[in-house]
Amino acid sequence: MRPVPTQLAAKIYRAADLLADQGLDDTKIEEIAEVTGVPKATLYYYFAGKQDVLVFLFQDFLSLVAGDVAVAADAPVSGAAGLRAVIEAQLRLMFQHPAVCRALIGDLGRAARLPEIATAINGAFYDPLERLLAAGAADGSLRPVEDTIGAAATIFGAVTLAGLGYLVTSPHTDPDQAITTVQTILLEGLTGDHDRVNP
Amino acid sequence: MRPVPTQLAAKIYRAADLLADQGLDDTKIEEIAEVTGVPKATLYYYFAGKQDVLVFLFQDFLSLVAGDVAVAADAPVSGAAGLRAVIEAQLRLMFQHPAVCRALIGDLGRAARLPEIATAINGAFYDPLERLLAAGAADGSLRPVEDTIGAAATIFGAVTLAGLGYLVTSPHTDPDQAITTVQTILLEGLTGDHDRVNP
DNA sequence: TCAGAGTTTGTACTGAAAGTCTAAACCTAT
DNA sequence: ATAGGTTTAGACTTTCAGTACAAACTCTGA
Repeated sequence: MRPVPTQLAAKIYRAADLLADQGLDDTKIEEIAEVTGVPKATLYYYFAGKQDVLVFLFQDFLSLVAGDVAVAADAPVSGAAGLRAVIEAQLRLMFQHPAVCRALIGDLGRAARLPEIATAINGAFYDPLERLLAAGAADGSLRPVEDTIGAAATIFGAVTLAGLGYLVTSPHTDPDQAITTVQTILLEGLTGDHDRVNP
Repeated sequence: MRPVPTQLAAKIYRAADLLADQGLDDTKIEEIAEVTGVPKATLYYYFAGKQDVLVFLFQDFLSLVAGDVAVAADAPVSGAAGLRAVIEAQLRLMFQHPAVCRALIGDLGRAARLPEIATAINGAFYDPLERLLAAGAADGSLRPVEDTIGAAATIFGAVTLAGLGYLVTSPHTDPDQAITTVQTILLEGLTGDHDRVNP
């Protein structure tokens, strides 16, 4: 993949909805050329192939996520507060970039098979989560978990598929409501404070 | 798709590992014919195409899940206990059928785009989860949630991607440990009882 | 202004693989 | 035994990803 000029990048984003709706394999490279306005020959000048177009979109989005998540995770607050902030950051970005995000999750299997993307997902999500779990256990704000990897996967799955659910079934949901739902379940649990409500 | 005879079904399962490792698009129908021992012409006699083979595997697995989950969800216990049982049932089935399950999640995007599969996932997971959340709120064992759909997606995502994580990164994990991790996070939350541990 | 390097694009081509078609062989039950 | 479904080989068509290449265009530095 050659370095992608800004103007071209902007055009490539026009393919995100198409890719999200159809998936990569059901999308012809000619269709991508058509909706983006970038001729096929030009696409092949910059990208190694159809899949490389998707990789570009993913990397772009994941670098955003990595940035926001890192800020949230490394703020000088308790582990629990950091975890809340990470959940919020990820969900807000999902609501801001619904198409790329749907495409990413739609081809999650393929993404996981691409080393560049797998690494980017680890860096953007898993590593910060594991750090936060350790920090929270140390400062007493989070329950200590032995199985950090399993816990990180659980959190990632909860946030990601919840976000996806909102994006595909009710894209106009208030992000704040989504954030509250996921934060409450993951932090306080589903059995949490029912006594207060139902004494 | 014609009704698939038992003996043929058994052979088709031999393709699950291949499909899980490579994804559907990187798997040639000739490869499927080779590993299953079923000639290409026969595959096309029973299935409408490559994708239909995957649909068959998914439907078969999801009907197992639907069965076990329904039993767990409809047992005469509290909503919270039912929720624990559903989480356990899903994770146990995932550990029992790792290949189909990896294939399913690897092509989750495609699966979600196939109406038959989307319906099957709703029936197997979402509907029972929503019933349980309502039951738990009624019997006081679960926190009442307004956003049931969001909550169900959160639970589904947590269980599914946690399970996937175990299957791909450490397939020999003790299922009991995986179950405990996910149940604890979802039911008691990550801030749960740290006071007991860290008074 | 020119030369050269890099970029952009149209068009034609190649090759791989999905899926179709057909006819022959083969069960299996009445 | 024969009719109706099943199984299979193999040849064929079609669709697309990806390649090749040449012409045109843009920009930069001398």
